[in-house]
Amino acid sequence: MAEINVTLPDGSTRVIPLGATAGDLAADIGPGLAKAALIATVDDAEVDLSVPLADGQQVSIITADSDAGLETLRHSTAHVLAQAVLELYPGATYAVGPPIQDGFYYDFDLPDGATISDDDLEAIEARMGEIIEADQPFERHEVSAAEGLDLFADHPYKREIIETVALAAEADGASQPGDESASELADEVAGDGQISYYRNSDTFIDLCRGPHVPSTGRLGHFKLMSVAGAYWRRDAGRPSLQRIYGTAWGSRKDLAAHLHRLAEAEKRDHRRLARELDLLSWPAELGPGLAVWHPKGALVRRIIEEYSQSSHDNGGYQSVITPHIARSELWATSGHLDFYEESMYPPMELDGASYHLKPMNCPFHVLIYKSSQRSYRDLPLRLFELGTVYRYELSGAVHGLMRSRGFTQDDSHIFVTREDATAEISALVGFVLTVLRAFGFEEFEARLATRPEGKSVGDDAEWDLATEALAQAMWVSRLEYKIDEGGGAFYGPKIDIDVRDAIGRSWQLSTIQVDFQLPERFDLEYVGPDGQRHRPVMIHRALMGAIERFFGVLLEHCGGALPAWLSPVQAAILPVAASHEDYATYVEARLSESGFRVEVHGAHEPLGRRIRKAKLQKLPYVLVVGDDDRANGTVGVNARGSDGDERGVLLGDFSNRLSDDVHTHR
RNA sequence: GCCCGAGUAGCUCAGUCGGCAGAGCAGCUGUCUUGUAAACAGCAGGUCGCAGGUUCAAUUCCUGUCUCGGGCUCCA
Repeated sequence: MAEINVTLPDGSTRVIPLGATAGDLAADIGPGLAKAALIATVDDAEVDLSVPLADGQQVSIITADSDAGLETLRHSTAHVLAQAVLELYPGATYAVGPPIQDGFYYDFDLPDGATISDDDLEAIEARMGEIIEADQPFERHEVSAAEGLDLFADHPYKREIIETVALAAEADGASQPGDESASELADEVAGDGQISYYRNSDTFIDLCRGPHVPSTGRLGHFKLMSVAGAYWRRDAGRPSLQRIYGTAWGSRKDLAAHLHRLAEAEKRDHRRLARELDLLSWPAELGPGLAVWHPKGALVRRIIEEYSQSSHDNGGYQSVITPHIARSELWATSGHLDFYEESMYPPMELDGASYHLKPMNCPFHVLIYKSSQRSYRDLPLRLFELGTVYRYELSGAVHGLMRSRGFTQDDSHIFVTREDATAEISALVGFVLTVLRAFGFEEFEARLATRPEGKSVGDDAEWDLATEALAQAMWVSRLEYKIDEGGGAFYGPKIDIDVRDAIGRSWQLSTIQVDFQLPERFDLEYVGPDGQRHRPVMIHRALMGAIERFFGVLLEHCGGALPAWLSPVQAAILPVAASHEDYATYVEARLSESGFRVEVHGAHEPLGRRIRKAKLQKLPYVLVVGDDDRANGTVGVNARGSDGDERGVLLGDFSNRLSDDVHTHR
C-alpha cells in the first residue's frame, strides 16, 4: 500500500497511508489528540479533518487549546444555533454568523416581524443541545455560484452574499477597496467562483467557507447570552435583524471561568460602584448621560485633576482657560461643521449671530497662538486645559461615565516646527505612559490610525509625513502598535493608546494626533531663524482622554478599592466603646493634621457592624482604638486586603505607613 | 437615531390571570456600650417612570412618551 510523508509542527515526519485524512493522522498520533482534534492546518491553510493529505505537506492538528481551534468551535456552534432557530421558527431566514471574541453571534430575520426575547433563549439552547447530542457530521460541499443561488433560493441574505462575492470575484478577484462589507462577506465563502456550503443534516445546510469541527458532538460548552438588533451589512438604511449572541469554549471549566469573569466584571461596573460608594449618580431628571458628582466622587475627581495639572506644570505646559461656546464661523473655519456637525449640538441664534457649543478645544487654543506673533524661540508652545466639551452622542450610545454628552478632556495642543515634531511626539509618548502608570495601569497597546478616505482634508503627502512621524515616535519609544486603517481624525492621523485593566479588558484612553490642517486653515505662522514666516505643526493630545471616562475606567480597574492617594476616606477610626471616643477624636486630629482624610465612626453600633460597613466602603484602613491603645498611644490596624488585624501599632508608625502609601500611589 | 428588553420604597427585588401594594438592606427613634465583616425592638418610607385610552374599577390591559440596560451605528 502506498504511503506518504507529512511533517508535524515539531519538525518530525510521519509516514501515513496514501489517502489518509488529517483526522486519520490525529488518530495515528494518539487517541487523546483524535478526540480533541477540531481542524487541521495544512501548509498554513485551515482545513477540515476530513481532507486527505498529500506527500510532503506540513500538517498541524488544531484543538480548542489554540485561538484557531476556539474560533472554529465557536463558528460551528453558531451554525448549530442557526439550525435550531430555523427549526423552531418556521419561515425564519439567516444572514451571517461569525465567531467573535469569547463567542459568536448569528443574525436572523424572522417571518412577520416576529422577535426573539431573552426568555426564548432557553428553548433555543435546548434544541441546540439535541443537535449536539445527535452528533451530526459537518459535510463540506462545493458548487458553482449559480447552483448556490439555487440551493439558497428561499434565503435572500445568503443569495446576496453569494452575489456580492461572485461579483467581487469577477472584478479581478478582489473586493472593491473601501467596500468593507464585501470583504467581510468574503469570509463567508470561498471567492473563486465556487461557493462552499456545509450540510449537517437532511434539513440544514449553511453557506460557509469553513472549516468546521468534524461533527456537532465536538461542541457543547456554550451558552446563549443575549438578543440584540443589528443592521444587515452594518447599514442603518437596511433591515434590522435579530442577533443572538453566545459564548462557547472547549471545556466546561473554560465556560465556567468565562461566566465567572463576566460576573466579576458586573461587580466592577462603575455605575454600580458609584452608587454603592456614594460617588455620583445619574438623576433621570437631568437627561441621558448626565451625572452629578457627590462630595466623595468630586473629591476623588479633584485629586485626579490636581495630579494632571501638576504633571503638566512640570512637563513644560502652560495652562489656559477657554469658553464653552463660540460663533459658528469659528467652527466653519476649523472644519468641524464640515466633518463633525452631526456630533455637535445644534446652533443657538443670539443677537443675530449663531453660536455652537464646543465639541473640541482646539480652535480656542489656536486663537491663543494667533494672539501674538510667534518666533521659533517660542516653540514648542504647549497649551494645556482641562477643557469641557459637548458632543451630541446618539441616545443609544450613552453609557454611564464611559460615554456622555458633556465631558472634560485633559487636552493639550502643542505648536511645533516640522523639524521638531517627531522628537516632540516621542517625548509625548513617554509623558503619557508616565501619567497612566501613576494610576496603576501597567499594560499598554497602541494603534496608529491612518487617513479616513472621504472624511478628511489635506493632501496625501502631508498625511504620509504625519503618519510617518507618529510611527517613528513609537519606534523610538519602543511602543508596539497595530495599524488602524482609516481610523484617523478628519485633520490628521493619530496614535491611540489603550490600557489593559486588572481583569484583562482594554480601554482606549490616550490619543496623540498630528495636524497640518488647522495651522493651514487658521493661517498660523512663526518667524524662523532665517527671518522667514513658516507654518507650525499642531499636535492634539489627551492622556486620560475624558476625566469622567478615566474615572470610570479607574474605578472598574480597582473594583472600587481606590488606592490610598485617591481614596476619599483613607482611614475610618472606630472607638471600641463610647468611652474611647475622646481618644478616637485625638487620633483623628493627629491624622488630619498630617493631611490625611479620616473619619470617626462613633460607638452607637456594635464594633463588628461598623467594621463591616467600613469594609464595604472599601477603605484602605480601618483603625480600632480601645483601652490598650489609649494607654499606649497606639491603634489597631485593619488594612484592606489583609486577612487579620495588627494590634498595638504606634500612631506615628501608622501615619508613616499611610504617608508612604500616598507617596507611592499604592 | 435604529433593534430587543426593563422601569414597583434610597438600594436589591417579590407581587398583582384588573379589586385598598410586600420583603431584606439602608434611614429614623429607643434600648444595648461593644476589641476586628451584620445586637434587639419599634417607626417611617411608594398616586407601582410619566401622560392619555379601555373599564364600575388600571400598578396590572392598550397607545404614546421619558429614563435605564444589552446590541447596531458612532466614538473620548
